[in-house]
Amino acid sequence: MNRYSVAIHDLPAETIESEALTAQDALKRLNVKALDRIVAVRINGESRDLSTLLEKEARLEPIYLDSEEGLQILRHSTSHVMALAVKELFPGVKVTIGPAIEDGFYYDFDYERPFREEDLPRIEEKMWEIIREDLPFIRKVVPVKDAVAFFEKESEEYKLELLRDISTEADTVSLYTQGSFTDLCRGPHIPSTGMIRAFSLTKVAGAYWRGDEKRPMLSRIYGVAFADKKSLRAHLKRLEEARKRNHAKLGPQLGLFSTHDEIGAGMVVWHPKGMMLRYQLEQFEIKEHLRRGYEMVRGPEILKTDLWIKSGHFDNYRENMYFTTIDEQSYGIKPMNCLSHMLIYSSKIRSYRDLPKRYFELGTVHRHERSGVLHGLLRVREFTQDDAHILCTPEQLNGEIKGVLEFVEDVMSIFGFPYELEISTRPEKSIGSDEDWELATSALMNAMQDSGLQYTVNEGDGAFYGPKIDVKLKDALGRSWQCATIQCDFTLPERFDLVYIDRDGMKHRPVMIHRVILGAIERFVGILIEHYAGAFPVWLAPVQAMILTVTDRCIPRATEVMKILREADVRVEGDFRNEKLGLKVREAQLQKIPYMLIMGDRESEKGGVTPRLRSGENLPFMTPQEFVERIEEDLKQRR
RNA sequence: GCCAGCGUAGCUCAGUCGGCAGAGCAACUGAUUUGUAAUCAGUGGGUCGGGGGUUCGAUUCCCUUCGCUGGCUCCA
Repeated sequence: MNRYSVAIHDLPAETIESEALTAQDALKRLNVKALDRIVAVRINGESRDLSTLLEKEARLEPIYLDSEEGLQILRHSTSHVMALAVKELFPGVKVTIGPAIEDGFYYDFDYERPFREEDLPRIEEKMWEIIREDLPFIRKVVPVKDAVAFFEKESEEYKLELLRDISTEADTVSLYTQGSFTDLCRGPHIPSTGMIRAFSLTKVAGAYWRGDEKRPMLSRIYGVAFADKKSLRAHLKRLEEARKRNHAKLGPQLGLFSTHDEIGAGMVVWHPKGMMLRYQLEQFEIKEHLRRGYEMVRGPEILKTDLWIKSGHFDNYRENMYFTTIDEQSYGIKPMNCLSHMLIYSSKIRSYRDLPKRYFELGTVHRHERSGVLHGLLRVREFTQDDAHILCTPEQLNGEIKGVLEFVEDVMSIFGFPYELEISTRPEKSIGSDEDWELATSALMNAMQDSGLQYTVNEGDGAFYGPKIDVKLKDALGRSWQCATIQCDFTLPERFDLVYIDRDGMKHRPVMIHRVILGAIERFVGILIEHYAGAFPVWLAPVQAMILTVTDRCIPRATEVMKILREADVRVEGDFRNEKLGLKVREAQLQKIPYMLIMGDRESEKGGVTPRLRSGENLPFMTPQEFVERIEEDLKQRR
C-alpha cells in the first residue's frame, strides 16, 4: 500500500492510500464534482490523460469538457475517431496528421482517390458506431525505434517521416490506441470514445502534405465538435447567420457591384451605389491623410519593364505581374505604387529639413493572383490601395512607424473593427543586406512595443524588400484578411539612389516606409459589408434617405422636399410610384436605407416628413430643415 | 496553380434514369390612389455558362474551356 498526497487546485493536499493511483481514481476519491464531464487533468500544471498514474505527490486540476482546453482535447480525440472510421471503411488509406482547430478538427489522409462530400455520411455513421462502443484511448510510451518498427509494419510512411523528425529530439514517443487504430500522438485524449456527443463532418478539401505544394496532395476531412448537441446546433446556426452577411451576395443585391464571366475573374464592376460608397471612403481617406501631413500624388499604371528590373520586382514578383509591349518596348502594369513615388522624391535635391516626405496615392494596381485564391471582393486581381510611401531619416523612422500605427488605430475605431497585429520577417526570396533587415525588423518591433501593442510574429512572411507589420480584420465567417500593412524598406532607396543632404552637407540615404491603412478599397468594402450586414451608417450609406409618397397627391410637395434635401447635400431618393406604402417600406428596408421619409397628405400639408428608421422606429414629424440637422449630427458622430 | 463541389429565366430553386424546359418572386401592361416589411389581373422572358464529342435525338452521358464556392498553397 502506498500513500499519495493529492491536492485539488489550491486546496490543502489530502492523503490517499492505494496500491496504485490514477488521476481519475484520485478525483473520484476526493469527491470532485461532475466526473462525467471531466476529459483530462492538469497534473502539476501539465495536461495529461485521466488514466495517468500519479506520483506520490500531485496537484490536480480537472479539465472540463466545456472549457477551452477541454473542447480542444475533445476535438482532437474526435479526429482520431474519424481516422479509425476512415481506416475501417477505406482499407489501404494512409493516415497523416489530425489536429484540433477552432470549433473542430480535421484529419489528412492519403488514399487512392480523394474523398468526396458524399463519403461523409458513411464516415459519420461509422464514427457513431465507434462512439457507441465506448472504446478507451490507451496511451503507451515506447522507444522511437519500436514506434518505427510498428509504423513500418503498418506501412504508414507519413508517420515514419514524422518519427524521423521527432527522433532528433526525443528517445521515446507516445502512441494512442482505440480499437484497431494506433496513432502517433502527444495527447492528452478523452478517456473513451463514448464521451463524444456532438460532432458533424463539414467538408472535404485537398491539402498538401506539410503545407508544401511540391509534396503530395492529401485529402482532408473537416469536422466540428462541441460538448453537447445544443452547442453544435448553436454553432451551425451562427454559421447560417454569418452566411447571410456574405458580401458577395449582399453587394449585388444592394446595387453596389457586380462581376462578370465575360470580363474575367477577379475583376469588379462598380455600380452607382457602390461607387458612392467608395467615394465616401475616399473622401474620408483624403481628409485624414491631409491632416496628418501627407501629400497627394499619382503615377501611371504602366511603367517600363526596365524600371521593374531595377526595383527588383521583375526578379522577385514577376509571376504576379502583367506585361505588355508598346512600340516594341516592354512595359509592366503596376502591382505596387512605390516606383513613381520614388521618382517624385528623386526629382530634386532633398534636405534633411524636407523630411519626412509622405506621398499618398489612391493607386489602382493589378496583380496576377492564382485563380484558386480569388474570393469575392476580398481577393481580386485589380484593386485600389490607399497607399503611401514615407521617406524619412533613420532617426525619424521609429516616430513615423508609431504615427502610422496611431493612424490605423484611429481609423479602425471609427469603423469599430477589432484587429490583430502580426509582424513578418525576412522571406527566402528577398533583396537587401542582413544588417538592413535586422535594423528594419527591430524598428517595427520597437515601434509596436513603444506603443504598447500586442503582436504575433510570422517568420519568413515579409515582402521581398523588407519586413512588415500586418493588420488583420475578420470577415463574417471569422476568416482573417490583411488590411493595413506597414513595411519598412532600406533596399529600394538604395536601388534608386535616393538621398538627402544632412546637416553635415553630405548625402545620406533615407529610409522608406510602404504603408496602407484600409489596404485595398475592394477588400475593405467587402469587410465593411459583412461587418454592417449591408446596413451602412449614415455617413457611408450610398442612399441616406428615401422619400416614400402615400398617394400621387403628395408628389409635388415630395419633389420640393427632395430638392431642399439634395441642396443640403443629403443623399436622398424618392419612391413616387403608385404603390402601397407597405410595399415601399419593405423595399427601402431590403435596401437597408437608413431613413424612410414618409409623405402623405398630413405631411404634405405641413411641408415636412415623418422619418422611419431601419429599426422600425418612427420619429416625430419634422421639417426638411430639422431632418437636415439630424443628418448633419449623424455625420458628425459618424453614425 | 492543386483537391472537391457547383453553374437551368433578373433572383431563389424544381426538373429530365437521353425524347418539344417549369414554379414563385422580379419585369412589362392594365386596374387600383393606397399610412409603415409584399393590392389584384394579364403578358412577355431561357440555344439549361461556352466549345467539342457520343447518339436518330444531349439541358441530361463524355471531353475541354470559362466562372463561382469551400479548402491547400500564395498574398492587400
